[in-house]
Amino acid sequence: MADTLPKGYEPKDVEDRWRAHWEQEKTFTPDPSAPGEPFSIVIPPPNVTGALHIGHALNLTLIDVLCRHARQKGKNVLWVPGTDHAGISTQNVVERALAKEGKTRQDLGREAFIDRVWEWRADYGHRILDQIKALGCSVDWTRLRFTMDEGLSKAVRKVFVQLYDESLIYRGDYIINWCPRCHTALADDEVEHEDSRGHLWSIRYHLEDGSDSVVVATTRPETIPGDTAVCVHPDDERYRHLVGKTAVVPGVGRRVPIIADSYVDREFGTGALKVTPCHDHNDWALGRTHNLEFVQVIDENGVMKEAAGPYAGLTKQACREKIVADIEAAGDLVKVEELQHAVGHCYRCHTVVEPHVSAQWFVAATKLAPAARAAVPELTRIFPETWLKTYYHWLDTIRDWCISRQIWWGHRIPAWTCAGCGKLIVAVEDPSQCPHCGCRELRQDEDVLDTWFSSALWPFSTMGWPDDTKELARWYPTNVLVTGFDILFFWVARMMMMGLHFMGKAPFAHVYLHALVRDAEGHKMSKSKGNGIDPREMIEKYGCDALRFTLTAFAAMGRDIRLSEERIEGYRHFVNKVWNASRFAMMNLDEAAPAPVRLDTIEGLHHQWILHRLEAVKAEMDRALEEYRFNDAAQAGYKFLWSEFCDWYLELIKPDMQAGQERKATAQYVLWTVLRELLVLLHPIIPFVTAEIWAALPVAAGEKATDIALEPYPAARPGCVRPDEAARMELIQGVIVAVRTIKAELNISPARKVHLLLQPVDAVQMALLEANRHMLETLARLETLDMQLDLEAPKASASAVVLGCQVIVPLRGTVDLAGEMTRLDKELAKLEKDIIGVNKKLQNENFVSRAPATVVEAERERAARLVDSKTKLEALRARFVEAMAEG
RNA sequence: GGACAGUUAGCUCAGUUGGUGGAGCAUCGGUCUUACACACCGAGGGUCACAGGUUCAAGUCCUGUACUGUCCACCA
Repeated sequence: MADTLPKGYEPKDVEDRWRAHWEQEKTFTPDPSAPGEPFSIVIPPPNVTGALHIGHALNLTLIDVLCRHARQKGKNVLWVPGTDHAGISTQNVVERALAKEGKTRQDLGREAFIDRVWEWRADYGHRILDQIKALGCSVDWTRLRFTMDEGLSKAVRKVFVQLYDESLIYRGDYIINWCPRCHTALADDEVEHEDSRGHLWSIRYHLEDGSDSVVVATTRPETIPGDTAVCVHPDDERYRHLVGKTAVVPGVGRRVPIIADSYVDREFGTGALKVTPCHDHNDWALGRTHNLEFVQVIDENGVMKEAAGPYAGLTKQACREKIVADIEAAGDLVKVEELQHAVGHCYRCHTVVEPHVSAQWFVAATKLAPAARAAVPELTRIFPETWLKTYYHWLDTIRDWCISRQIWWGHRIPAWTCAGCGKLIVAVEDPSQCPHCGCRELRQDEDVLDTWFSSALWPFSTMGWPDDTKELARWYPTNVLVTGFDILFFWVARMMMMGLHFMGKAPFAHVYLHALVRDAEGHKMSKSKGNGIDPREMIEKYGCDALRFTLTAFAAMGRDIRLSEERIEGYRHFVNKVWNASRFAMMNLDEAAPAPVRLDTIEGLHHQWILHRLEAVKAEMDRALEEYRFNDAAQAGYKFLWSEFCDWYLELIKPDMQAGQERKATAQYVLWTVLRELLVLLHPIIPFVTAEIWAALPVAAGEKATDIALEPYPAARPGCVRPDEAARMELIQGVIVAVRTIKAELNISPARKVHLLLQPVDAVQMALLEANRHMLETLARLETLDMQLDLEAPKASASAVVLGCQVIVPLRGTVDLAGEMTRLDKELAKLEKDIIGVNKKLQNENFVSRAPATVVEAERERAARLVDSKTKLEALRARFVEAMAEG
């Protein structure tokens, strides 16, 4: 007996050992000059503040499956790990910590605050990395990256300066989304729109000369002091006469023009619109086209500015109340309605964002987008393809990307203003003096870059760009990017733009967008809802492999995953099953590996069958993974191991093992071979349990024990593909199941051995059954087995027909005769129904003449089989009825 | 308003090119059969959302409807 394994699989200890082993041995650190087709993936860098959540677990598991599989296929695999500095999030976390000490970042000052963030990162930044390790990810830890690393920061500066020089980065006044709490600008897609209930106020604006008036509708009366026009649709008969006249803004008395623009929706509200260019995105655009005055009345803290006249100093909320009251008092409040409308919120802190005009830096995304669009699908394919249109649409309607943020933690913008000449200097290295006037007094821009700016460079910055590295030469572009569709725009599209612009190549050949993990009710998991499943807890409870298998098995393309703890618990059973099947194998193997047996000419139907099935599963899992059908790969492995290898094959070789000698030796070799290959197939999904078993299995003479992580994908064995032999197993299995069913339904104890009579259809079938009688005897638990082509069966028998073979179990003593009668009738009714169905088809002239000949032939055969079964069963039933009459 | 997905057994989901509707869990009955009770054996359970159409044949292809969900854009 070879090494024994503990009775149940205990993941904790096993996982810890293998994690340490792989890290110490640098198993997943590739050599750029090693042979093999390159294969690379960059990790979607988790926030350094983050804790591993179930979405990461899914993402990392799928990537790991791909990487381990690629390694098995002989590829030179690089998986780069790393974290993202997550500007706003991290700053918020550290500010909260400071608040507990009663301090603000302003108290510390910029430099001390940033030092403080680095300290925080040193203390807590490894947490998320440890959690990645817990998942068993085969990343190269020697190439760990962080977006604020020196190298990556250099890449950021280089990109910024080059884009600036190419006029693809510019600075300008623009209306942006301002988070009054985070005190920073947000990019368009960092704003989340949510429906909320508000009001729509209809307010009368009088003409300057008092001759007429116009009623406008607004949801934000506090912006009235910033109005610089009233706008109507040019074709609107109601207002045509007013266009070109001058209206008076209530409260502040400003004289503003009434303009016409087809942007206005005549159906909405009153069909007349007040225009506040500084506090609304659309009004901003109107202001530009119509050369309106730009008056800012709300400051960055949400307080009314000087320009708001009588309302200056009020908060915007207080201003709203006061201005509405004033207008009402003046008799100009025409109507107040309830209105459901979307309001923008900060995606980090959920504060309502305020459109705000300020000087910001922008990337001319409109100029970079066309290349990113054109690259798909020629250079980069997106899986599943349903995201194609979304990707195109986003790029087609893209606006320039606001990249400056008014926070401290991040890549500071490499731009300086000269105190002497006032010119702007943009440079990779910090300048010591102004290149224009020589002045030494330079002031660096206070802002930092949007976190996604550095993330956009990730595929090449992590490989050492802008230096000319071996990594870049070998592994750029990457093979596939695996990520959630929720960051298709934030991240994927921007990496496409930057990769194409700076590397001249799309950063990945494939993009696989996986699903979102939801709870059992289909809701998005979130901390605030408290419905999240904590992967760390699941690993602790059920083992990492169980979690990984669950996620893989549910990762069907383009579909969200509804996860619950029960499912993970369920798949733990599978991991345990792998373990126990291996224990069984080990109990039946010797210390040394079994002596090789030629497999393509092997005797024994069960061996031929399992080897044939193994070939099929090898091909199937490989193809499924190549096509990102993770669930199919997992399902194929699951089914083969459990329903075929364990339920049938292991049971069938038990007698072989007892028989000893050559029969045993053959069974040992096939068992050893199939199990080893199966472990390799499953390893990408469940690395720990397979590694542990692999290490305990005997090794072929002259070979050294190896790490399963380095084992190649099992080669195809074409000689073992034997569909005919495999099909013959169906007869054996069918007869066994028939006997088991008879026992179960007639309440005969499964342990009770019965006599079995078989009447095969012909000599060939009889020979097959005869040759495999030991399988029938063992698995059907038979006392005796007799078979004859012409059989006189006892009248009191339970019976069934399997592939034409009559299966007869003589009933003795106190058996449930009525039960057998019910059983037969039910079976006959089913046959009858099927026969009617087939005959209907065959009697259809159109079917016979138009369907392919093979299909028609198959139907005829099926009909014949059904009729044959029915005839035989009816005869058996007739005898049974006689027996009952006699009995 | 635009785009995309989903609707199949009590639950969660598979269903590849149209050709006899599957799995896991759950349920019911029976078993300690020398790896596994985290197991084994067996059983029940479905007008494939609805309505049309194409076809000899539709869960599968086409059109429409209903419901659910997601994303984008927002009309002040």
